[in-house]
Amino acid sequence: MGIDDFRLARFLPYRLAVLSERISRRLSTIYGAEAGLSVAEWRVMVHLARCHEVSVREIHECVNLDKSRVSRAVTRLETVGLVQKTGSLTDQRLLSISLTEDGWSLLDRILPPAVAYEKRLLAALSDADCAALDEIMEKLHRVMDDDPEARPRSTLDLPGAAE
Amino acid sequence: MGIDDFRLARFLPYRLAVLSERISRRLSTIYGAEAGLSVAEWRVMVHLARCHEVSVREIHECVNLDKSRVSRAVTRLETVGLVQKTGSLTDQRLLSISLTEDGWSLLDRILPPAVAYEKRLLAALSDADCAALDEIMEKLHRVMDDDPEARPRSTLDLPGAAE
DNA sequence: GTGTTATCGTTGCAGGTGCAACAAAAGTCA
DNA sequence: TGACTTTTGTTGCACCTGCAACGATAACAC
Repeated sequence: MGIDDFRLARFLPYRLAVLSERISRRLSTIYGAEAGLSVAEWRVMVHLARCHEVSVREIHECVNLDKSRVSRAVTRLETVGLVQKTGSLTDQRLLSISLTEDGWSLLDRILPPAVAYEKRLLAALSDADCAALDEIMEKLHRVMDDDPEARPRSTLDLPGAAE
Repeated sequence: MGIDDFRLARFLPYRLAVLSERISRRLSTIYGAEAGLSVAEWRVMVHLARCHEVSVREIHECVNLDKSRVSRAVTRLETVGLVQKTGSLTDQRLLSISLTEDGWSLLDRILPPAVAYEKRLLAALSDADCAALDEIMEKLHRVMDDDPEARPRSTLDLPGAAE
């Protein structure tokens, strides 16, 4: 293939990036409109909804965010009053981060429309499509799992992760 | 569904973002190692390989980059000598951007391994998988095409685009 | 022609981001 | 105990990014 026969629009990494970014951007108009949440802040909040008391490191490992990104997101969420930081009693290094009342109430408002939008996306797919997509994404991940130069996958993104 | 039953790891937008970012990041070690190209610069370069003389706006429309991002990428590529800017003769507003000799020769080196990595990804998928993925991505895009709040799709990312 | 509008590329700005360096705390091992 | 290593969260820095505003040019309406 000649150099100038390469077509970006057919290049899988590009196509995934474009689709993903388009969806993320649309979604952020939902959870961003209400409270100006960034992607990082959104991920931290929904993770806290599930794992009520966690440290920065745990969030970092679970939601695919750099630890400094988590740290700054938590700091900002705290100043806005959506999250509270408490020092752990047993280990002075750890923080115990959790949602405040305001945090829960905000999630009450923004999570349903976000889930509804995902439903809207999924409604365009058949059951077979969904199964195929799961399988395909897992196959692509496994290529990178076997690639020492690729960044490892987060714990919770592995297919069998229960929690 | 209760608020705290929500699982980020199963949320389609999140999963797409994680996969896409993982792949992009790995890929950027290929074209970034040789010349320190950013994603934007990479997209500009490969677009120029195909459409030899184009304006900032054309690039912006074709490769899903904000025009200011294109402008800055082109500026940097020019200072590094990979790209040349010429004012159009017919329309003084337009720029005519093209690869230099160095630009072509860099692409000669980085495009093959990038394509090889895509092949490596695709090798994990069956023909049926590939067809399914095409169809699924197109279906998801169409949901957003029908959504006035979503950002419109780039011309060249439409399925039938010839060039 | 003239005044208005649209297009093109750049830039200022505020904010996000990754990476490495860092201090504090905990763990380890002799 | 005391020296060393590891872990945890924060921060400094350089860079990237999106958005809006801008000046310059072209197109348009009349």
